[in-house]
Amino acid sequence: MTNPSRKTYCTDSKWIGRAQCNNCHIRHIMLFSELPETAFSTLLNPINNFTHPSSSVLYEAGTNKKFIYSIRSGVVKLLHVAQNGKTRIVRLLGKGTSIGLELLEGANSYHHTAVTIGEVDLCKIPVPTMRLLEEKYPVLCQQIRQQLQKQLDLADQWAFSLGTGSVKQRVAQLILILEEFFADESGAFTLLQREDMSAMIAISDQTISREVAELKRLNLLIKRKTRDNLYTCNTAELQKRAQLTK
Amino acid sequence: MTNPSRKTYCTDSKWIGRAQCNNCHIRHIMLFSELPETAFSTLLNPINNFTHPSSSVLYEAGTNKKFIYSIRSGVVKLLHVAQNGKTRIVRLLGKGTSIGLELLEGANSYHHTAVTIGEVDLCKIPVPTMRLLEEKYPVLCQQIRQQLQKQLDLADQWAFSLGTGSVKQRVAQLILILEEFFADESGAFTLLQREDMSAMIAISDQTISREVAELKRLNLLIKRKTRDNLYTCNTAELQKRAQLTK
DNA sequence: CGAGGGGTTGACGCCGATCAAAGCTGGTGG
DNA sequence: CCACCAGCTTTGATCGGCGTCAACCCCTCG
Repeated sequence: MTNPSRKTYCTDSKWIGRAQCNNCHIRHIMLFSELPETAFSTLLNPINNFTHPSSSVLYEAGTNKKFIYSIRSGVVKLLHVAQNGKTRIVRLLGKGTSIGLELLEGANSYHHTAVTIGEVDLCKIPVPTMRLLEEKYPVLCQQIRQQLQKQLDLADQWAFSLGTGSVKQRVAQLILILEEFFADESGAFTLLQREDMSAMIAISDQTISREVAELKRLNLLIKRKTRDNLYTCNTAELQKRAQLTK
Repeated sequence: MTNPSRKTYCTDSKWIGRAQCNNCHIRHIMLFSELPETAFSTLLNPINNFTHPSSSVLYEAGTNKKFIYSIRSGVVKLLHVAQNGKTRIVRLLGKGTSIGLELLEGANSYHHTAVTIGEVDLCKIPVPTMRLLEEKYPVLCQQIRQQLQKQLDLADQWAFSLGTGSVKQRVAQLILILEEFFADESGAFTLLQREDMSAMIAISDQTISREVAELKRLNLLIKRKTRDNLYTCNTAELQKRAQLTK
């Protein structure tokens, strides 16, 4: 039985302001990319823009708030929480993805718990606003569809790559995924907490620790000279390691 | 290395006829449920209706056919096939679900391999036809969205319930899922081949065999008197078994 | 009757979970 | 400025679950 209240989640978000969707400089990758600039002038319910510090809970599974979130920067983890307290990270989502979309499909509560990893900048869109926009601009439906298709693809990929094979293979896959999500321009990224990593591939955190140590020893994970916890990895070798038959 | 050509898939489908969507007696649960009856009178590319025997390959991952399929009855398994030949069953899909939707989202090939389990009755819809209908009837987009959301929910549920915990738990979950998908009016269903079951939860087929034997011994899986391979299960007890902390 | 494919069962060995203890780091208060 | 503490990480030792190999059974089909 894992202790459910081990972490204290910090939830104080900072209000940046009312979102200016028509001037949003990253709109081309966002949910509203196909909407005309005039679409946002007459909204009754405002779309607001927030930054959240690390480990903020955006929403919890089963609760009944009425907001969709669109991620402008940072990474959010989606958690499945079972009755017995065990939790698993279902997927990671980054810039340009929308979460909470299940509310649009008749679900009356969120399907997962969403928690930030690192600072996250996002827009909070009331469901009624979505419905209004949808009605006026049918093209929005296509955007939502794309979001869902992408998440479905991601879910399938994870289920396979993190759910199959030995610990060696799965941890290799995990590192590759982290690189993809978190690498900066120079290709460096920080590892997640062991607990988060083990929640992604369903193995114990001690085993993760051992395997990560092994990867360092093999020089497949290389610590940066500078003292922050930045790593680079040998992508090609990790891919091989992830796909050994044995 | 599993032998890739161990099974000979039978692919001879039987053409039932040109689909009569406006008269389809199960249209209310199908992709086209919200379209007017007149929608289908002017289609250039026909929608055809087929039945496929068990183990027919509808399409293979990476190939480039241009059809969406809508399942009228029966069950289809979606396979992920890795480079090293290992395959896993990503999900099962039944009556009323549409597959191959990724083609609508700019994908130029299927993401999975689709194979029938038992006889399957389905409609084969050309992608251009979908595009035409979509253009005329924006409500169709909502239907597609619902399909995707449902499949996403399913994917998440499977990833969790079949990817977490001991063999005891996972096999229990598996049986519950099989019951859900295959049970007839009386609640009886046939087990899949051991190989398919192991492809769903990534354990060896011998272990599956042992665990199934154990469940029979415990009377959680009960063989029907009649000689076909029909089983019923003790749903409540299986659910308990699936969620033990240990 | 023999061959072949699936299913079952047994024996064995290793991988990874678990328990336990000790190192590390950052934050807090004296 | 240092002592202390809490949470995270690492590492060791042990044990059991599950993969693997192998033999055998059963059923179907030629």
